[in-house]
Order: sequence, then structure tokens, then C-alpha cells
Amino acid sequence: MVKPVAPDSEFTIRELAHEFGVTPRTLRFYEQKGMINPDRRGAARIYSAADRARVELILRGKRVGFALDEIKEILDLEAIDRGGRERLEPAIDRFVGRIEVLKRQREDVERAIAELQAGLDWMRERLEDRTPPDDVRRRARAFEALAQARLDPWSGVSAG
Amino acid sequence: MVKPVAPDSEFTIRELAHEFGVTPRTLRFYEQKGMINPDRRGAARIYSAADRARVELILRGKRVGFALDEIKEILDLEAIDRGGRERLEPAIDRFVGRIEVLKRQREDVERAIAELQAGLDWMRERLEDRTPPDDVRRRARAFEALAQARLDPWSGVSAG
DNA sequence: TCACAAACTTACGCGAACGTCAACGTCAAA
DNA sequence: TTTGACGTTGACGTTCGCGTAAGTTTGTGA
Repeated sequence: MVKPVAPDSEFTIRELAHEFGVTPRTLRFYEQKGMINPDRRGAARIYSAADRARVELILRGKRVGFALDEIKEILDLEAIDRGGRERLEPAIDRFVGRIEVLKRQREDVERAIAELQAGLDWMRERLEDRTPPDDVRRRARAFEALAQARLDPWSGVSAG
Repeated sequence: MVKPVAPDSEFTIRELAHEFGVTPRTLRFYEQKGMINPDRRGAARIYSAADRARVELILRGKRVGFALDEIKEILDLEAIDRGGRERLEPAIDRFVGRIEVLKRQREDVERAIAELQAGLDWMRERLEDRTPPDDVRRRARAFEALAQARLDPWSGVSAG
């Protein structure tokens, strides 16, 4: 899925944009924000394998919900490293924080998948014009309750 | 983490907003978009347990990257159901699509966690003023390469 | 040498998701 | 009765992540 490329590879802006399914404008925008800085051949941008890798990380970062500024911070690890201990320590803290956010995100994604799957099963039963079997009903209960904007009395409420 | 509440619970806008870490303005905004419609006591909004559950789903949907309009569609499952087959089928397709997106996202999150963890280990070794051990170096290699914006010749490139 | 595609810069625009006033109503405590 | 705290409805402002011209330059093939 992620093609490895030779480290001496070079790409035009259009090539790279097309590969990642974005527009050239997007890559220029990232550059303007200081997230990448490709070499120039004349005025034209020429992207290296490292630039390509950075773009890849930027886009994955976006997909998991990070803002561009946050991704930039991650990419600036090099500068942090050269800055010595006083810059390294808070950076470590922020990294730890980000990882925690991601772990929560992982749970959210799991739950969202389960919820959509429950709704999906329910809809499919309806499509077959059947009354959903009990297990499907159970899994879809929360979803159905949401859809109907009402709750059965105390259904599924565990004490505590 | 997610408190279950009695189905006859009621909440003011401020209570609910505070519980979920948003502002009242946010809840009014969702209502204006037709995603919730709490009862009124006079002019004041009064939120039920079902409303609360919907808000919960909205916010989780947001965290996993759905747009509000998409979340609205999910919440409108009831209307879809009452719409009969011709509305149900395309809705099922979109649900399937959303689930696929989420599964890809799950992979992205895993990779992002691994990357940040690699970067973190690397930084911690630097902080200890030690040369990171080989395994850490290996895991952090891609990250370090990004940070330094250069790549060792053909490192880790599996022929393909 | 000319044409033409593809790059460039500059700059304004836009939709999403709220924030932030402003101006007003309501209700309980002092 | 006045003072707040909390609620309401507009309506405009803001930030993010680019889209979209407009006009210019650069490079390559005929």
C-alpha cells in the first residue's frame, strides 16, 4: 500500500500531489506553513524521498485528526533535538499527551465501528422485511433508542 | 468513563455542555442543524437522557472525523427506516462506506501511535544522553529520517 | 523561435464549526 | 424591588484548510 521509493528519487509537485490524492495547492500550502521545504530547480519545487515521507506523515496525521500545527510540531522534532534538554523535556510531555489522545481515539473508532455495524445490521433486517433477531436487536438497542429519541425504562443501565 | 443515567433524567443546557466539555452555544448549534431537539420549559431547553445520548454520539462522531452533516444522517436512521426500501438501500451503502473509512482509520491510528512512540523513545534516550540502543534506533529510523529530512542509502527498503 | 503546458506568486473566497457580542426575558435570593 | 445568574434569539466575527482565479515565468518539443 505504501510504496517504498529509492532515497534519491525526485518528484514534481504534480506527481507527488497525484500520488497522495491532493492538489499542488495543498503541497504549497504545507510548505508555506513550514512543514516541508523541497529544493528548487529554478523556481520549480523538486521533492525528495524525505519530503515525500513527510507528506505521508502529514496526511496520516490529518486522517487521525491532528491539526496541521500539531503535525508541524511533530515534524519539528529535529529542531527540538538540537535545542537541548530544555526544549526536549516539554516536547516529550506533549508527545506523551498526543499518544494518549490517540489511544482514546482508538477506542472511539472501535465504538463508532460497533455502533455503525449495529445500525447496519438493523437496517439490513428491516430491508429483508423481517423482525431483527434478538441479538441484533440487543446490539442495536442503543442505536435504535437514539434514532427514536426515547429509552425503554432503565434498559441496560448497570448499577453504579 | 461514560456515566449511565436514569432515562427520566433532565439537564439544563449548561449542565450538559459542562459534562461534555463544550459550550452551550455548541448545543444550540447542533439543535439549529436539526441534530437534537430538546423539549422546552417555557423558552428554556430541557435535555432528556435520549438527547444526552445523541450528544454523546455526535461528539464521538466528531472525534473520529465525521462532519456534522454525516452524523446527522446517522442520527436520522429512524426517518430513513420509515422511508421504505428506496431510502433504506442507499443508506445501507453509505453506512458500509463509513465503516470502511473507520477501519482504515483504525489502521492509521495504530501507525500513528507506533510512530509517535518511536519518536518518544528516541527523545528519551537523547535526554538520558545515551546513544539509543539498536532496537530503538530501528523503530525510530523512519521518524528520525523525517526529522533530519534525509535518508540513509536504501535503508529498510524491501525490494518490490 | 514560437507555442504551449506546467510551474510559479499573490490574493481573495469559502464552508465548517463554532465564538462572541448585543439586547432581552425569567426567576430566586437578598 | 433590585441584583445577579442563567436562559433566550439574532447576527456578525474567527480560524482552519484549502479552492480558485489572475497574471507571470520557465522549460521543452515542433
